[in-house]
Amino acid sequence: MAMPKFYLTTPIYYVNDVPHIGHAYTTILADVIKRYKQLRGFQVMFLTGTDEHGQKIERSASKQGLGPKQLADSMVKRFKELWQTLNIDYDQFIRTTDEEHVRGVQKIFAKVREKGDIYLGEYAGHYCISCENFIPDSAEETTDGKRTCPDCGRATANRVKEKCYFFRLSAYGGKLLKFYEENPDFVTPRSRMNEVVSFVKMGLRDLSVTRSTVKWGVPVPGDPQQTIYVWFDALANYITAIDYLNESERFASLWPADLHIMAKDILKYHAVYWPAFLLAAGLPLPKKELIHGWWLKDEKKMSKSSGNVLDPHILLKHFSADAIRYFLMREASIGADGNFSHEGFINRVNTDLTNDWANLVSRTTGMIEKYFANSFRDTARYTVKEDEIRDRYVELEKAVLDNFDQYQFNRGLESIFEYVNSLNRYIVEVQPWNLAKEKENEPRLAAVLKTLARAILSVNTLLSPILPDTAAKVRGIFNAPDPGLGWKDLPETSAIQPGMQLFPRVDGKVFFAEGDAFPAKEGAAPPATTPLPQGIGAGDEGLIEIQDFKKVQMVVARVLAAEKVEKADKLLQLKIDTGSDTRTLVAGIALFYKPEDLVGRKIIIVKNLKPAKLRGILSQGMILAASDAGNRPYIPILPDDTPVGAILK
RNA sequence: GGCGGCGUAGCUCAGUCGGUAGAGCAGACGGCUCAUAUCCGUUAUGUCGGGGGUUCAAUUCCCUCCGCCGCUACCA
Repeated sequence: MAMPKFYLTTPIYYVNDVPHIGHAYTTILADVIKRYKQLRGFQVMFLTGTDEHGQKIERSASKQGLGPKQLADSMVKRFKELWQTLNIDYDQFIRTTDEEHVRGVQKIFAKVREKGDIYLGEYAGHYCISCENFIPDSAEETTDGKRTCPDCGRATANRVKEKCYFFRLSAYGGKLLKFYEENPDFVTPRSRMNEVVSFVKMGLRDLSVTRSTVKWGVPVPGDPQQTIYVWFDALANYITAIDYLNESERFASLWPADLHIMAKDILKYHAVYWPAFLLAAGLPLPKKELIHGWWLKDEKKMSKSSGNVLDPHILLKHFSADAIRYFLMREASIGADGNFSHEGFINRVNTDLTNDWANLVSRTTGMIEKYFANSFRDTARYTVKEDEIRDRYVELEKAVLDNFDQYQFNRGLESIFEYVNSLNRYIVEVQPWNLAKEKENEPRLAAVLKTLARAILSVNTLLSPILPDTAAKVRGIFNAPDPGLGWKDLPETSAIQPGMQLFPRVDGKVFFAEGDAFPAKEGAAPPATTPLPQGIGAGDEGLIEIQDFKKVQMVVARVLAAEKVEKADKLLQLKIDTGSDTRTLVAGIALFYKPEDLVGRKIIIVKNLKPAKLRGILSQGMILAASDAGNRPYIPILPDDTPVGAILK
């Protein structure tokens, strides 16, 4: 019988960023799943790779005096090196600059266009280079005639009016909803599935899928002025990697993918856009998408700006790949954000891996060495205790496979370590060192040690997807090459090769003394406590420093004009004079204030609030108003002689 | 504002299809010596977020409030 296939993917990583712990987590998760599926008898195809197109890459490359491909090459090298260090056994590494990928993207694009679901349209408005996104023209302008991107707050490029191709996403809402309904487990965990459904239920708008301003990318077939937009390009990797171009036997046997793995921030692209693209191209949809959370650093989101991004290389200076893999799989449950702290990391690894697991192996082999000179004969004086060890292993295996099948590695590992602890308890109960004192107890001693060896080897298999290096070492120690599941047997006479340290203890003091836990502050002493959120100290009831207050620029402004926002009951659009400029803001006060109540009045606004788009209108600032329990606003109106632009402090 | 989730021991979390709760870590005490100062045992603390309701009985069901998180919006 042929082995069933299992095609699994990570996202392709954007080469604008060096590999960090988030990339590592997704990829380790995929690798663990691969190894687990192999254990269950699947023929696995594991795909990862890099996303290399887009204006951002073009720009950061030229900043460094490189071509975009050169930049990508150097980043690819770093990703591949890290994957090797972390023992990632991927089968294929795709790059969006690969020839087969480029041609494959063009093929699916052309196919959908022929079908009529990609059409040529026109876009007029602004463009945010950073987000590579169009900014609606309704956005009010900044001082120099540009717009502020509502997503990132950066100024846009100059106004553009360009042709581009649109994907008829609006036509797929119903089909997607039907698919979700028939496949409620398409997105795991369920809460993410619900988010997707509600997003689609609110209605989908057609999606622009090309850019004429971007040159570094896949050209539209027959229209080389246009470049296929990054997401259409990137998502297609899952099919181009397996020869969608020729729709060969390989493609037929692997597609649809069994599992796409990703972090929660790119859920929408994978669970809405990607299935829609595939439906349009007449291809089957992937079977499942597994969404994981983010790793927070000391409760805070990691970001380049806060300088707390965790570099896996620093951990690798002190810890083995297996230790890192174990921690990530043990500490986070799929779906929830995990919290990374160095204290927690050291603690978990030392406790579980060094004290419990490695020490169990070490004391068992130590006794075999000491009492039997490394080789003992099974003289079979077993008791009910040994039967229990075996029976409980059988139960454990069943439970763990159940957890792992649902990708709940944290749960499975928890049960495994309960069992490991019970083996340590067993040793204390039977006291082998006392048995060793009487020659007549030797058969009994042999039975105990052999049972331990069998239990260790059996558990070792369950751990092997997470700890591949260690698992191989343990098999080597007991001369037991078989990596399969089930209660392991050993030959009647077995020899071991002791003396191997599986997990050296890492001393927290040494680790912190080297400053590696805090790469952002090279050489600085670690803070005694967890850093507090900026500006707010614990126990001082949310008091702020005067510097914090000064961050908020409040000024007196005069209302020049006011009107109701169309199709919005609660919104008024105001044109105001802030003393230094004229700007638009939108306020949710229409139920209580009429436009004519406000025109000419002096009010207080927050001037430096990040602009936001409300009902398509960019609101640059905020009116200060009191608000009662029913959220009724009360706007302070200043005396008529208050100077416009006066600062409140 | 809407939808969803969460709030349980100092920390991380499990659990109860309703009968006043648990595991690991950290702490305290004790035991063993095969083992990487490891292992094993005993052990403290919880108004199970607040309030109300249903019930003989609620931490578990219902309502409401507070706080946090996610998605989203006519919050800004």
